[in-house]
Amino acid sequence: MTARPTARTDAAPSVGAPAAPGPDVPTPGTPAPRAARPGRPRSDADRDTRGAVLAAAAELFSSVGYTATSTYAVAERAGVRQASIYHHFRGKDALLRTLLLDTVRPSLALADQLLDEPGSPAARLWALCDADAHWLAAGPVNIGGLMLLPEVAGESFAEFRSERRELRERYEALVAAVLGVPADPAPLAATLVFGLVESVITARSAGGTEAVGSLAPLVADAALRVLGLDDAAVARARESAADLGPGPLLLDEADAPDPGPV
Amino acid sequence: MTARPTARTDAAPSVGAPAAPGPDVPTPGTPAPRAARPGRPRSDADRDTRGAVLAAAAELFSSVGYTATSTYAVAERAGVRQASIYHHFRGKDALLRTLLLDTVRPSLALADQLLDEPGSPAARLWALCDADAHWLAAGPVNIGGLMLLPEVAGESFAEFRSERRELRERYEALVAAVLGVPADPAPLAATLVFGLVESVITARSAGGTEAVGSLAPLVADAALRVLGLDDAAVARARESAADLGPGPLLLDEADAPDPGPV
DNA sequence: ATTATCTATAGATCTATAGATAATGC
DNA sequence: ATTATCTATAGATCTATAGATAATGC
Repeated sequence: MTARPTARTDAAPSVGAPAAPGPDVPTPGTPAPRAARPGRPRSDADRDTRGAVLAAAAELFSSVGYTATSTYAVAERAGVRQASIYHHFRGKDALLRTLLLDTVRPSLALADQLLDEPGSPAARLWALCDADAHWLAAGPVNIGGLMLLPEVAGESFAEFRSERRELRERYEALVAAVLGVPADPAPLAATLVFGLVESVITARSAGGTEAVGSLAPLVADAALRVLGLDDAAVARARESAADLGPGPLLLDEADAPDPGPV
Repeated sequence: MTARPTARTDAAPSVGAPAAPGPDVPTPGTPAPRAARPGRPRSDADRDTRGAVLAAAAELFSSVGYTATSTYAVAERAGVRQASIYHHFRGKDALLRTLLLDTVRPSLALADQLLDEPGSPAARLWALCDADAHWLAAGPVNIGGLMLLPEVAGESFAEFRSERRELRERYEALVAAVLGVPADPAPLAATLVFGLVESVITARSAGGTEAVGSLAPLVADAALRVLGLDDAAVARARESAADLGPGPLLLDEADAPDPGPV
C-alpha cells in the first residue's frame, strides 16, 4: 500500500535548497533546458542529448545505484523525456555499458603504452598507479563507483569485465617485473596494488572529492612500498616516472566535462 | 512492453544445474524446506526463520544488489512466503540495516579492545588489519560487499555509517601512533590502510573466495609497509601480534553459519 | 525519407498491508 | 491472547514500445 522508495522526484527539484552535505551528491547541474514539445527540435550545435543522458546516468548510477535509478530520473536530469533515451540507447543497460567501457579503455590504453615503453618497471608501475588513481579521484563524478555496482556482474557487461581483466593482467605483468618473478602464476601482491588504486573509489564515496584530492601520488608510492621497495627506490621511481611520455597528461585533459557553448 | 529484468526466478530453481562458474554466486544453499500452508507451524527448535531470511538477504544483497533483489527472492531463498518477512522485519531496509550493523560491530569491538591493549602500535594495527581482512575474506558470503552498495548512502543506514566512521577513527588513531604523529589531522595514510583492508572485498567479488584465501596476513604486512616500516619491523609486528589476546580467535568462530539441525 | 523529439500506455513487477488460519503457552 | 505463518491484493512504480509531430537535408 505504501509507496516504494524511488529516485524519482515528482516534487519541484528544490534548486535553491542547501542540498544534503554528503559527498559527491548529485546536484542538479544542468537544470533541464528542454522544450517539452513534440517534434524534432531546431538544430543546435551546442545541444548534445546523447552526452547529456550519459552524464546524467553517470552521476545517478554512481551515487544512487543502477537499479535504484529509473530511466525517468536520468531523463529528467538530462533535460529530456524518458522515452527519448531510447532514441540514443537500446536500453538502460546500454547506458551503463557505455559508461563502463569509456572508463576502462583509457586506463587500458595507458597500461599498454607503459608496457611497451623502456625504463624501470618500478617507474612504469608508479606512473600507471598515479594516472589511474588521479583519474578516479579527479573526474567530475565518482565514475569508478560504476565498477563496484553489483549489477556489473550481469551478462550485459561481460565485455567490460573482459577489458578490466586485461587491465588487471597489465598490472600483474608490471608487478611481476618489479618483483623480478615470472608473471604466469600472477603474484598475489598485484591484488594489493590493484586494491590500493581502487581504494580511491571508496575513499571518495565516503569522504568526497576533497578527501582524495592529493591521494594519487601517495597511492603510487604505497604500491611500490607494498612490493618491498625502500624509500630511496620509491623516490627514484617517482622521479623517473615524470619522464615517461605524455600518457598521463593526455588523460588529464579528458577529465573536464564538456563546458557547453563556445 | 517487455519485462524488466529482475532477480525473481519463477522457473524451477535448477538445483542440479552446474550454476554459473562466476565467483561467490548465490547457490540455493537451503532449498526451502517450508510447508506452504497457512497458520502457525508446529514448534521446531531447529527452525530459525529470522536467521534464514537474514542469510538469504546477505547472499542476494551482496551479489545481486539491494534494489535489484526483491523481497520475493529473499523469501524464496529463505523458504518462506514473501509476506512472512514482514513479521520479523519492519521493511526491506531493516534487513540491510541489520546485516550492516552485524558486520561493523564485531570489527569495532575488536578495534576498541586493541586500542586499550598494551604493546607496540604496529603490532596492534597488524592484528586489526589481519582480523578485518580475514573476516572479509573467509565469511560464508562476501558480506563486505554490503558496505559498498550505493543504497547505503541513504538515510535508513545513517547509524551504520556512524559506526563505520568510528571504526575508521580507530584505524586513524593506530596509524597515527605507528607514524608517531598527532591523530587529530588524521593522517592521509590511514586512507590507504583502510583501503588495503577493503580491497579484500573487491578482490573477492572479482575472483571468488579462493582468490583471497591467504590474503589477510599479506594485507596486514602491506599496511605496515605503506607506513614506511622496513622488513624487519614488519616481521617483528607480525610476531608480536600473535600474543595480542583472543580477539581474532573469537571473531573466527562467528564465521561459520548456523549449520541447522543438531 | 530520415531524424529527433514528444505523449501515451501496455504489461510486468514490487513493497507493504489486510485479513484468514492454526499452533503455542499461559 | 499471542505468535507465526499463509493467501490475496492495493497502489505505486518502471521499462520499453507505439505512434504522433515537426525539423532536417538531400
